[in-house]
Parts: sequence; structure tokens; C-alpha cells
Amino acid sequence: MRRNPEFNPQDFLPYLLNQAAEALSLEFQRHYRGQYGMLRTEWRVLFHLGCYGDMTAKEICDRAGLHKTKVSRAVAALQTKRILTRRELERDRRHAILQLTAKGQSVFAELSRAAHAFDSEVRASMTPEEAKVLHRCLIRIAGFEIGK
Amino acid sequence: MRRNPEFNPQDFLPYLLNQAAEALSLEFQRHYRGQYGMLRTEWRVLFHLGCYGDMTAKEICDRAGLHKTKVSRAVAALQTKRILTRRELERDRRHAILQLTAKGQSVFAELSRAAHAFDSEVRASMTPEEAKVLHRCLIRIAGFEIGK
DNA sequence: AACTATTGGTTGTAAATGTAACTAACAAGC
DNA sequence: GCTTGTTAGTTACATTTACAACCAATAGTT
Repeated sequence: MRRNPEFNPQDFLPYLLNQAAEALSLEFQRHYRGQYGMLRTEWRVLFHLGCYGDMTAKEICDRAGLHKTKVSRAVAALQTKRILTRRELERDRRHAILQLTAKGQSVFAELSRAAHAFDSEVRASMTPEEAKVLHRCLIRIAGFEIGK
Repeated sequence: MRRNPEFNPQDFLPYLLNQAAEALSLEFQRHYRGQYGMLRTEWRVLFHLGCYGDMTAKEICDRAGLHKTKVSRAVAALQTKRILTRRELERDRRHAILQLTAKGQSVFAELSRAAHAFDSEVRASMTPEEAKVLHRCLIRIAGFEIGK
């Protein structure tokens, strides 16, 4: 029954961060998953297109820090769900611009409303000052290395 | 090429949190993964046993917020790696106390040293005040709902 | 033009995860 | 003792993910 009181998992930042991230994602999933049967990665792709406008899969990979296979499959899934369309560039047929359909846009709109609401709900549990610090720290940490 | 400048993925807490958590975990993995070929879950189990002493799988589930199947598999793996042993209670043979072997303890010791070092490295990128706020917020968020 | 390298993207396969169904041991009511 | 319920833990199967190999289009070199 040895103990190691000097070191607590919750004092280990990667661990704590994971717990927090998981808890929050899980909580938010209730808002979007059941609704459209979308996977996290699909949702991310949608989010990026909605926020930043049409772009290629590669751009999404870079911006979101997602691997190309993940994006590739998410795009395929979103395509069959009529959320987005791909338009090949004739200038360079390797590239294809991804573009939300009308349906995609309305899903995005609804989702981003939900996201906003959820975000303020979470933020309500802290002071504005805390929220600012948290945001700053997370941005810094996220920049440590973006998982390709 | 529509844009939605009012809403940025990085302003959405679950998203940002995920990115930060992933970046940090990835970074730390270099310290422990290659070394022992251990999975995150296995590592977590080891960590809990090391920090809090011998306990049953159930207790690990509750404390770590991990599903029992995950723990079950992690324990099996750690057992074949001679990191821990299970001792059935004759009082109630459903329970089995998990216990680190000597090897397990030394792995834990090394790992927790690495964790410490890593943690202070990360903390060095922020002020003590920021670190305190970050910790407090994450604890609060992690408590939102622990994934069963 | 032919040859190699690079880039954007897909596919195949193996490992990891989630979910549900299951077993075994005990507890409680009758 | 027998039935029903609960708890600890495992197993089976279906999804998801990671990693590597692959393909097709283009760029760069000779």
C-alpha cells in the first residue's frame, strides 16, 4: 500500500488536460452527435469550411492539424451526407476545392450556434480574467507541436 | 469563399482544449512510449497504482474516469509485461488487488521523474499565476462529467 | 521528351476503442 | 435452498484510428 504523495496525476498537465478535454468533448457531443450522426473529425472539417470558407483538403490538414487520411475519409463521409461537394481545379487536377452545400451551411450555422451557447455556458463557470488566462495558456500549449 | 470571422475554432473551448491536450500528449509520448511500448491507458493504470498504491481495477476506473473494459485490457497487457500482478481476495473472489512488481515500480519511478521534468518544462512557459489559474480551470472543467 | 521527385489524395490492413452481451461471485428476499 | 439482483471483470464484435503503401498529377532536371 505504498503511496507517492508528492506526485498526483492531476498535477501532471498532459493528464489533466486530457481529462478536461475529454469531459468537455463528451459533454458537447450530446449537442451535435446524435443530431447528425457525425464523427468528431467530420465535424471539424465542417467547422473549418464554415469558418474559413472553401479550401482544399490539404489546407484543412494544415490548419486543423489533422492527418490527411483522417480528412480524406471525413470528406468522403460528408460528401455522401450531402454536406459538401468537391470541385477539381483544372489548373491542377490534384487539388479539389471543398465547398459546403446549402445543407452543409445550415448544419454549420446551427452547429456554430450550439457551439457558441455551449462555450458561454462553460465560460460562465469562470471569471473573465480566468477565461482569458486559460485561453492564452492553451493557445501557447497547442502551439508546442501540432500533431501532423 | 465565405468567411465567418465572428467564430474561430480556436475560440471554441472543447476544440482548443483538444488541440492543446493532443499536442502535449504527443510531445510527452516521446518520453515514454518508445521506451516501453506502452499504450496511454496502460500508462495511466501504472500511474495510478504508482501514485496511490495497490487497488482493484474498479477503483482505477473510478479514480481515472476510465471504462472498465479499457482498464481490463490495460491490466492484462501490463501483466504480461510483468509490470503488475493480481492477487485475488479470498474474502470476495470478484475483487483482485493490483500491485506493481519491482519492475513496475522502477518503471513508474523513472516515468514519474520524466513526468516531473516535462511538467516543469511546460510550466516554464507561463507565470506561476497563470499556472495556478490554468490548473484550477482544468480541474473544474474535468469535473463537468467524468466519462464513465 | 524521358526520369526522378514531390505533392495531394486514397486505400489496405492492423491495432485501438466503444458498446453490449456475458460470466462468475456474492447479497438479499423469500 | 432457490430466485432475483448487483457487482467486478472479461469477451465478442463493430467502429475508428494509425501507419504504410499506393496512385495519379505536376514540377524539375537533363
